[in-house]
Amino acid sequence: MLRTAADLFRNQGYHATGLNQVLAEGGAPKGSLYFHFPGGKEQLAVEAVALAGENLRVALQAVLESDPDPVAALDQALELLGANLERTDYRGGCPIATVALDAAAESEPIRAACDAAYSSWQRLIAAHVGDDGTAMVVLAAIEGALLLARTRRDLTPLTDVRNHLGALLGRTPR
Amino acid sequence: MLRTAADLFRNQGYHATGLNQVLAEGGAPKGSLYFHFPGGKEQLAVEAVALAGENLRVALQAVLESDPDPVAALDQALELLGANLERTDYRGGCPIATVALDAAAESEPIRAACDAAYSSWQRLIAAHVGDDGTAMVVLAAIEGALLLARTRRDLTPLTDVRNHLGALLGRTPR
DNA sequence: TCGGTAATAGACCGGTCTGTATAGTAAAAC
DNA sequence: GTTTTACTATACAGACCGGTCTATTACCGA
Repeated sequence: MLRTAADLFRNQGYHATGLNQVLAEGGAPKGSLYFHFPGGKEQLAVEAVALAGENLRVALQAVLESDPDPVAALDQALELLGANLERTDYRGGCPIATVALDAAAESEPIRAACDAAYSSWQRLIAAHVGDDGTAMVVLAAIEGALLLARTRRDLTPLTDVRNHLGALLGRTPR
Repeated sequence: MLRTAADLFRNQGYHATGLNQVLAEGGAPKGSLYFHFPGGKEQLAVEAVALAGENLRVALQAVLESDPDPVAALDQALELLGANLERTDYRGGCPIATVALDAAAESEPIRAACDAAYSSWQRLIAAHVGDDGTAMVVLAAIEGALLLARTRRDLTPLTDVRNHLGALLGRTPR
């Protein structure tokens, strides 16, 4: 159920996703939801965000450790994100951003969960590029590229960021 | 009415904003809305996005033209965006992103409106940095920084991007 | 003064939302 | 074998959703 909720939140956002839809898609009745998540929709979102954030963190870590060169590793991560976006008809972007933008303002627990996910990604990137500020910029560029690619329905924002990773990480360009 | 709708969409997103709320805050009855916007909520969102996009484009253009050095000009733009974010209790980020993420998937007209706004910004930036790809990366970094800053409720993502503008635009760093 | 139009005002509709209450079931505990 | 616990299943409640309808007011040229 958490997995289907995370998927739906990612694709449609918090308010656009009804509990009935989560239940129908997950094949569970309503009573079960409120037994396992007495906090209701808010708790469901918090845990779904945490789950999605951890999943992506693990995947990102695997990619980053697969290549000692952070530029090459991040390039590969962006390629994977792009492939996923394409595969889901440009719906599966960042699993956190959608919820962050339309629920974080009204629910402090949800905001904190999104913040925690982003921070864990940033720390991970920082560990490989060596600098917190640079890691933040890289993360911002990735998040922005996902947003733009999703809106444009094409991958050029992601490839553009890939092409500029070197400059971003302080390599002498070209 | 368009202005209040744009504000609410920006702060809360598409689905979280009820028409009743728009009407109450704008002081108009429901009949008027459907007289001026027979397309209903969707049309309202399209026009609100277009309005907000054009407003920001004009503001951005003014800033970019105020300084011949694109790095300095973009730095100033980011400072303004940050000030605005702070002033609105970290609610007033990108006026397009919120709607783009939770309505673009289900409404093609809304998606197209968001796309148009982003494209107009990108073209504007490209005219000052001289390269489409670089402009896209700058825009992505700004959008991502706004998203992260809003979620974290602090301005470091924006300042981090400001500090890396030089590297992003191909200047030899430091 | 008189139509006629532009726009407002708000009641109202079916549907859906989140959340609750209650009934039922399956398996473990004793 | 009965009781307790853990969980499922469904019906239902109240609020609110976007959208439609009719009535009414403001305005304007003739």
